[in-house]
Amino acid sequence: MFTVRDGALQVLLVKRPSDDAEPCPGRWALPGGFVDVKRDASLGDCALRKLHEKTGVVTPYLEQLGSWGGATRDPRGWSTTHCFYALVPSQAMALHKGANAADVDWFEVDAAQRKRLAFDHGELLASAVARLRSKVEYTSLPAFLLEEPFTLPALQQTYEIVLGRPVDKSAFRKRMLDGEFMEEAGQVPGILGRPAMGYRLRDRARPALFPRTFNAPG
Amino acid sequence: MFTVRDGALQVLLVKRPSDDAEPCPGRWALPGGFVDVKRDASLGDCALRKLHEKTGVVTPYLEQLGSWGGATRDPRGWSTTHCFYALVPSQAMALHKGANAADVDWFEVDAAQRKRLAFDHGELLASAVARLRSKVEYTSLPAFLLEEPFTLPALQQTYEIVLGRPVDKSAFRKRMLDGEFMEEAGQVPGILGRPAMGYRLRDRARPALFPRTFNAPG
DNA sequence: GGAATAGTGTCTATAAGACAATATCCA
DNA sequence: TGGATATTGTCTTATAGACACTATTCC
Repeated sequence: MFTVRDGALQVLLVKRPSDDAEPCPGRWALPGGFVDVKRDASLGDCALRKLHEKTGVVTPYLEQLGSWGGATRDPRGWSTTHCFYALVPSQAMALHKGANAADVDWFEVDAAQRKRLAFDHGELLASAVARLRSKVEYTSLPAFLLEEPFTLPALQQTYEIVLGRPVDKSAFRKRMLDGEFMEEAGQVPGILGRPAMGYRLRDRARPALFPRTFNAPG
Repeated sequence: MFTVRDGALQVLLVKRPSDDAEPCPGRWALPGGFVDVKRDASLGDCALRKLHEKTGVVTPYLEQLGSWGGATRDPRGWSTTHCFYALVPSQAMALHKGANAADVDWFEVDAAQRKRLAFDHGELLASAVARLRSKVEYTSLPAFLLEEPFTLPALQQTYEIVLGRPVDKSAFRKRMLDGEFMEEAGQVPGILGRPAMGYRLRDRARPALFPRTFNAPG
């Protein structure tokens, strides 16, 4: 689960129980768990349920990343995992923090990648970050990291944070507005300066695809 | 497993045993099977092993498509499947056909999608075709459908078959050569007319990514 | 009016598409 | 030489990037 907070891309980690009977005690891990064949109609449902249990957030943007299987990834034996990633606005999370705040926390992705995570979660996280950064180049994914209505300057800033480089304002606006995946949602007064137009996504389920990547001049 | 034969994109299907004790008897299905925790170090290894058992082909291009899970996809109960797709040159297959030819065959993807496949394989196939067609717009994937060395006209024809539309020759060549993902491999005499330069992929493991899709003028 | 931010316009470089022209093989 | 195909070149056009300019708010 990713968000953008304090000008950085952050990922949610949970601490494994320190019980020595459990694998990887005390390590930070990606939130997850086992399928409940009684309650989960699909793998995506299971992921949504797990996220809801850990964070209280419902129906964020969710995308399947891939699956990993092997004999060595869990000390208990051959196992498979189905990895999803979710994008949430940071405001949504602020409401729900509290219950078990001690063992759930946000980390900047660079810092998280330097930790030794439980199981093969370091590899899963690296893969998720790579997928996200790659898709940001040609999709509207960062819009899922913002509360609606959002402004174009806020969206641009989100792109710049995830991409790690500045983006030209004029070209950015043309690209976003030409895509026609947002609709106007009234003016949003800023804290300073001219108020900006607010926008909302037409389709909250899947991102728009652009015909080119950013910064491919011509 | 996809290939291009007779001017069409084709998919390999296997016939389920007609034994009524088995699920979906007599139906056509995507090749697959169960993980062997003794022999398969990973999910990809398992997929390669299964393909080799069914077709004799080794190490084609393989990419994970996604995973599906649920209570209803297999009559035997809650199950998950890990779906991969492979691209192979049709010549490679011709060598290996024979053993159990009756229950393994190629079908044009459009015809295959009109069949009622076993389990949820219709959905898996549709998803794989969509992924492939989408990635062909901005990657060098079709090169994995050709035997090396291949010529640019042959590659262009492969693109056109998968995309289902013609592509401009000049723009196509510029795009392929600028990508620098191929290297020259000597002249290949054609059956008629001027011989063409042969090329081979620099990296047989992953496709090159283009900064734009086809036919996005400008 | 001035500071700050939002939004627009103009120019240019680049690359894709269209299509004509040339090159090289074989019979 | 002629037919067939491969390869290159030229022209046009669309658009992204650079960057300057205008607009709107609050003090």
